Amino acid sequence: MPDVTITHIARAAGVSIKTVSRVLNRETGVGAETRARVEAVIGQLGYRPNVSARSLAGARSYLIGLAFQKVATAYGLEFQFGAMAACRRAGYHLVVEQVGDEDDGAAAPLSRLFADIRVDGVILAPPAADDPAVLDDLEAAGLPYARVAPDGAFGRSPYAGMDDHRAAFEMTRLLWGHGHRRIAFIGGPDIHSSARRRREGWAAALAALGGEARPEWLERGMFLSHSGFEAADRLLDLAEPPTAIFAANDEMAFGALAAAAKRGLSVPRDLSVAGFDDTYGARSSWPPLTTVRQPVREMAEAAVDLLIAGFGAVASEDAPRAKLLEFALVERASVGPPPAR
Amino acid sequence: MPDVTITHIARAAGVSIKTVSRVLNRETGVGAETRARVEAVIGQLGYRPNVSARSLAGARSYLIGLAFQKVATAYGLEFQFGAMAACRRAGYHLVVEQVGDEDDGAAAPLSRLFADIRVDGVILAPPAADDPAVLDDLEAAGLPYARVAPDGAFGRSPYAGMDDHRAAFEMTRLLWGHGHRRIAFIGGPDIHSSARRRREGWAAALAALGGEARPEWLERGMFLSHSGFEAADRLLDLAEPPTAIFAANDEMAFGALAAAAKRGLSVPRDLSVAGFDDTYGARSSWPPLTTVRQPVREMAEAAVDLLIAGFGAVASEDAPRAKLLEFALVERASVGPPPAR
DNA sequence: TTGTAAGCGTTATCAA
DNA sequence: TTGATAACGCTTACAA
Repeated sequence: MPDVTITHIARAAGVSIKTVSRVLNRETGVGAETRARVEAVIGQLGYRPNVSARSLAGARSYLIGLAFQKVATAYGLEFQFGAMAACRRAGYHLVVEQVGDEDDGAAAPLSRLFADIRVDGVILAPPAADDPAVLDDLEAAGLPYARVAPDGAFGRSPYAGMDDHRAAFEMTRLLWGHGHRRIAFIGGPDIHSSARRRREGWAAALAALGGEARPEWLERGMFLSHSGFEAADRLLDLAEPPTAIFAANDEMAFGALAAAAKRGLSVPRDLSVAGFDDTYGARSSWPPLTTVRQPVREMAEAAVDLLIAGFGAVASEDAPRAKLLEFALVERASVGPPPAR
Repeated sequence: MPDVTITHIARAAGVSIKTVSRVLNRETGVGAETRARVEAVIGQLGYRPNVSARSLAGARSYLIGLAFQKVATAYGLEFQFGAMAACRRAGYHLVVEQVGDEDDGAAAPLSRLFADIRVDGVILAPPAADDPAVLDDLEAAGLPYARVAPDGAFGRSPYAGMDDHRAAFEMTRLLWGHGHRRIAFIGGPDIHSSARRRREGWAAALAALGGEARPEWLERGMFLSHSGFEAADRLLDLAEPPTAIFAANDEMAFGALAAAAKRGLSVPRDLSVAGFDDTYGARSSWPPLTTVRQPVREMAEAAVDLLIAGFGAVASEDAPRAKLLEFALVERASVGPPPAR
């Protein structure tokens, strides 16, 4: 058990270490029988190649970097689980670093953060995925990267995403279909491009359906529930308040739910509320939240897959560059018809 | 910029690579002047030692493993941020793996998951921190580990924790101080030892204060909000329902809040609700949640610090073994006096 | 199809 | 207090 090396395998299989290496790396030019024999011995001895040695000798470290902003939401972990699964499948490991926290030394460029462990590539989540400075830094360092839900510059890297615009469009249409004509939107911070696209989807749907998107029905939140609470509060203070509130993420929708509860409003009887993300809490809020299921985990998996696929490709066009995952409208109890009046 | 190595530093400083290595590793026996010169060159050239080479040649990989169950809560990320910060300070990197998900290859023993990257040690969060099989495996593999909030076996490893029992005791006393005499508790899963200690703290406080802990006032949830919802529902159906509900974590408290809202009960006028953890949502639920602030991030940091400190120690008693962090009672609006009757 | 030999950038051993 | 030089376990030429 203690440290089986490539030499042991070679000896046990009666071949040279180079042949073992070839088998390990799925290189061509190994006899089928030899390959089988080597693989058997590997399995038997439970051999796992030493990543440090591989990384030192070769061009790959089998390490992928994931950088986080210092915001602890369930979304972030969900994202990470997807990335971990994809890494494991491909024999990679995931190294995480925190980025963008000035008072913690984490403000260093990503390329430096990951320099001493020589990761093979980096996965970027929003909002870092849309930060040109981050992309420039990575490219200058020659570090491949893949992005999740980027805003633009789609040609710059492989990416996985979903159609936020269409999802928000569909959710707005669902609200409209229930009979709502005063549909407010609580947007997110501008740096989150997906937040922007969701807002545009809402506006586009209203335009398409012949509804109004009055300026006072558009609020901007911070993707945290208290900002949803405050935004909903302002909305409900309006002379002509909305009958439905569509928040750009679930957390803000929870805030809206709380704002309604504070006023003694019953959801969905007096007010309908819809979210976006389908986080864990969406099942168990009261009432359970109608929302858009975002395939966070799958997007992260796809991004890692694309990144790794790109390693093999000769810096050209033969690797797939993008993958769009399907969202789903999840109808629970927080949306109903508007109050009769 | 591209790949400054120890050789470059040695040449530039006019010393041998071994001397540079000594400076790097803070070994003794280097002239003060020589050391200063080498350090200057290192700073100037922005040199960072190659982790793979270090790991291959030496006994350390400067990698620390963190294993996660597949439950995406904000708690997990908060934990990770603490671990990342401590790692960075000490020049380590954090490698994350998922553990315990059968259908994903993640059921392999931890020592195997981390075998090929040869992490120097592992950080364990509950409930893995209390799983004897996990500890046995790590010890058999000779992998040092530190735990956060372990249940027992305190001598087996360094650990960081808090006094869950006392925290629950204090919260119960706070409820009692508001005048509540029927205080229910929604516990967590038994495998979470902290959940058990919180329940015991509740029971102990009631005993100390001369109150009752009726069996029907003790519910068991799953640390997820829907189980808090259901438990509260049962509690409120009782012939003699509690006037205060204390949940073993915030998520379940949110569920209790929702259950109250469903029945048209106003919190805290008709019912008081307290949580445990002080997660993000606690600030922004309606009403904002009175809860126990658990120093999750600090505990993770302390665990990493203890783990790393242990590396130097000669497998003996000279390294600190435990650190207890302070909790705080956070009073917000979800607790008030019981309804007059 | 297979093998030999030379690194990769560190740390460890031993000598100066 | 310093410095040659040999590992560490693998991959990458280059041969056979």
